[in-house]
Amino acid sequence: MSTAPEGYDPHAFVPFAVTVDLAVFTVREARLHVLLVERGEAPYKGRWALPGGFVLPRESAEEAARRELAEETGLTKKSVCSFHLEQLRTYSDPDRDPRMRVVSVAYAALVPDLPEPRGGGDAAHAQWWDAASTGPLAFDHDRILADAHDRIGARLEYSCLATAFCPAEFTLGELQEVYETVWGVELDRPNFRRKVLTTPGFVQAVDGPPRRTGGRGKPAALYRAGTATALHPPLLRPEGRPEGRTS
Amino acid sequence: MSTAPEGYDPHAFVPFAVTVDLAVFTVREARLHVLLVERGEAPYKGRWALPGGFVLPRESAEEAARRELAEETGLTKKSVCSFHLEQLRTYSDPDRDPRMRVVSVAYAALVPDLPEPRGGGDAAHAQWWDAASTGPLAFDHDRILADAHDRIGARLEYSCLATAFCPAEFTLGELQEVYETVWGVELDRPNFRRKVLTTPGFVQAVDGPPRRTGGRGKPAALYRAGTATALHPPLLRPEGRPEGRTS
DNA sequence: TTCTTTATGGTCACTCTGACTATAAAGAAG
DNA sequence: CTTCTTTATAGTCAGAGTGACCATAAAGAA
Repeated sequence: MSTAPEGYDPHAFVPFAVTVDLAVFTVREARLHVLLVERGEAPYKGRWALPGGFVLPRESAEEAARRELAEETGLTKKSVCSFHLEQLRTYSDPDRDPRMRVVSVAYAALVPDLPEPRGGGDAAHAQWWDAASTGPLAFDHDRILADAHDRIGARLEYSCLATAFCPAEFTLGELQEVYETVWGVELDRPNFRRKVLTTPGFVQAVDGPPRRTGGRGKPAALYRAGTATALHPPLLRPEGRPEGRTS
Repeated sequence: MSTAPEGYDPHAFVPFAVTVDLAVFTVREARLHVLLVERGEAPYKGRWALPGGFVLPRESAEEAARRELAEETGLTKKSVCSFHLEQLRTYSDPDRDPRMRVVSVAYAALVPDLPEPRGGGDAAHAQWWDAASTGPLAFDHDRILADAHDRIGARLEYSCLATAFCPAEFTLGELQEVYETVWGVELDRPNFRRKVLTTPGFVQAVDGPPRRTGGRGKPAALYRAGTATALHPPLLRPEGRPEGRTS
């Protein structure tokens, strides 16, 4: 803002509605899933859309996003605080909402595999979708979703937040599955292991010799998320290109 | 936005003002400079601030940013089109502007060394400042400026856009100076050279054997910006940490 | 000339990575 | 109770990339 037009008459500007849109991701059954809600009214009635809503008069966009996240997932605000929430970018095309001028701040949230959303309020029809096969969404949400997917893919390269998709204790195999799912590639298991374990603070072994059962083969050691947030040097995706699309 | 509160009464929401703020960077005399404007009115009268202004009813935030950029630099819109403009993030603290609710979309612009700004309109008091020694700025612009600096520092690692700070033709020494200035470190000249030249599409040699004079030593070959946008593998900063601050 | 400065070319050891092999420990199949 | 299959884990090895150097070239300055 800053250099406002002289005078600063509150009527000198056209009022905008400001909203937040959330791309809530989780990894479930080796597929990237995103939380969508079905629209019950025009425009785009019956279409699926990213959850979101208006920013209230006395809250910031991030507060609004976390409030919406709690509402849509049906979890308490406290438990939602631990989820990774990241501002993506703001979408402001004048015609992105046919009703009026709406500027939307998009966020990406990374959550572990949760029970089916028991939405209160708006989220009556909230549901997890395979992020790769969402039909055409309402508004410009296809674009937002694609941008969000790109962003978290890039974030996995340089940060440790793949653990945000995992439960409190996880195996390295589960962590690797996060990478493979988000990137859509297969990684070499010993190499992935070496990279994670030699990065200080990425994960920390759970003290005792507890091991996870359930699957077929040898039980795996359990780890917790470490304290590091950045990954140096990065864990680059195979195959040349940096992102899917260069925005 | 999507799931609007039922009914969608245009009065159901509090109107927000939406603005853009620009952190316009250039490298001048081996220092990172940022374009600031002096505020002529309350609040923060007499303080320096990032240039910016309201998003108009029929333009997107990016269009508003590029319009402001042209106004503040005094250049034509056409020439401003070649500048790298990148959305940073949106600042939405309810109290960031004491007058009213203002949500601001921040952009970073990277421009080559320009003549002193001949601002038209708002930019009557526009001036380049050493980005490291700006006094306290108006509003939350200190934070925005710091975020912007962090971001472009990180961008130099993974992208080729350091050339955005250079004129059309430049020497590798000048390109290296961009990195050293933004990062605040010294780089080894032969190693930097090797990295740039072995990255396909980063720079392309100017055909003939033209060389730049002016300085002391051996004349340097001239290059143009290449077509590549991403840098693979990245050119990581020396000294552990990825960014100055982990936002 | 000689010195200083900058550009450029090259070496070498070290790190990191990708590809790969081998072993261990579980359940499943016979 | 073997044997097979599956997954976890340990280790090897060559090549790419990088940081730290040293050497030479070409200009102006002394």
